[in-house]
Amino acid sequence: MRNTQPETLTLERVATPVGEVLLVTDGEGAVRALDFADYEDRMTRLLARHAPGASLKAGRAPEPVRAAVERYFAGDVHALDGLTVTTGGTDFQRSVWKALRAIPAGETRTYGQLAAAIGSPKAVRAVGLANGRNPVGLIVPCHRVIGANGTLTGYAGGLERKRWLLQHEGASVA
Amino acid sequence: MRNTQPETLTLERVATPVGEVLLVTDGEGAVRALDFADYEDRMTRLLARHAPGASLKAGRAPEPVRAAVERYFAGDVHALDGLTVTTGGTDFQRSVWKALRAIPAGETRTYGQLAAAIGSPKAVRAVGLANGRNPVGLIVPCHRVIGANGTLTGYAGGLERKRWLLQHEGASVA
DNA sequence: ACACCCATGTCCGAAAACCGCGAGACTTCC
DNA sequence: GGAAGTCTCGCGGTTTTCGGACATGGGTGT
Repeated sequence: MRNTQPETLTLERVATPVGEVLLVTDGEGAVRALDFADYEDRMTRLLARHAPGASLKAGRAPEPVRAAVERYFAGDVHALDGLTVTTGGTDFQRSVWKALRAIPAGETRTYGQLAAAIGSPKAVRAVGLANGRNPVGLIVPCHRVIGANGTLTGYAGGLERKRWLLQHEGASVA
Repeated sequence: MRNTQPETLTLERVATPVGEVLLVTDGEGAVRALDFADYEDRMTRLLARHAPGASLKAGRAPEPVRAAVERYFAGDVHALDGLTVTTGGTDFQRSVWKALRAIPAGETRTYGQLAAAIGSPKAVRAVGLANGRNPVGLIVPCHRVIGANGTLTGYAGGLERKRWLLQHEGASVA
C-alpha cells in the first residue's frame, strides 16, 4: 500500500449528452477517476492526492470500461454496476463510497440515510463532505444522494447535471 | 390533560337517512368524533390531531349513544342534547363548540351572533373556521350556523345534508 | 493539537396565506 | 326608487411556509 513506484494512468475523453467526461484508468483495468471536463483541474488535484506520483497520459481506456460508460448514457443505467474502481481516501470516505455503490439506479437516498447506513447516524455533514470528494463520478453514484426535504442540495458537476442524471435513471426528482 | 397514554377508541358505523355516519366513542362513554362516511379520511386526520396516539377499532358504541343518534333521526331532534363529548382543540375552538351546543334544535344563528356570544364579535371568520374543524358533527350542531343573509354558506358534510338536517329539525331554511 | 470548513437535519419564531364572514359601495334590472 | 346581485376590504385564529440559528462529525491546513 505504501509502494511509491511511479505509475502511469491513462486518460480518455468521452463525449456524452451532459458534456465531455474525463476517464482515468490504470494498468489493472480499474477506474481511478471520472469527472466532467469543465472541472479538469479539480480532478487532477484529487488524483494527485489519491495517487501521488502517478503520471497521466492520454490514451484509450480498456474497451469494457468505455463501452460501459457509453451504454449507461444510451439508456442501460445499470451498465456501470460491474466496473471496478480503485480509490484512496480515509476509511470513512471509503465506507461512504462503498455505501454509495449500493444505491440502485433509479433510487435516491438522503444524506441522513447514508450516514445511518454506515453506522454513524449523526455524521450527516461529514457524509456530504465525503460525497463531494468522490473522485469517481457516475460509477460511484454520489448524484443519488439528496437532502431530507427532497432538494438536490449540491453536486460537484453542477446541479443541472445531477438533475439530468437522476431523471435519466428514472428517479422521481423534486 | 397532557397524558399521552395510548388509548383505544371504538368506531361504529350507523346507517341514517343522510348516509352512513362514523361514530367514535371512548372508554368513558363520551363521543370523540362523528362524521359522515364519505369523509372518513378527514375524520381520521382530525382524530389524529385531537387524540394523538389513539388507535381506532371497529366495535359497538355504548347503547345510550347509539340509541340517541337513532332517536334523533327518527324525529326526536333533542335526543342528542344529553350526550357528553370530549374534544381537543385550542381554547378558542372549544369555546366555539361549547357555544354551538347552546343553540336549540329548530333554531339557527349567524356566524356573527356566535362570535358575539363568545365575546369576540369581530372574529367572524375565525368562528367559521373553528366551525369547520368541529370533529363531532350533529351532536355539536355546527349545521345550525348560517350566513347573515340567510345563506347556508357551507358545511363539512355538504350543503345538501345541512339543508336536510335543518329542515328535519324544523328550522326555517332559505 | 487546534481552528475552520461543509453537497445536513432539526427546531423555533416570525411572517404570510388561508377561510364555512359581514358590511359598505356600486351596478343592474325591473 | 329600490331589491338583489357583485366586488372589495377588514377582520381574527389557525396553519403552513420560510429563514436563521444551532448541533453535529470528519477533513484539511497550520
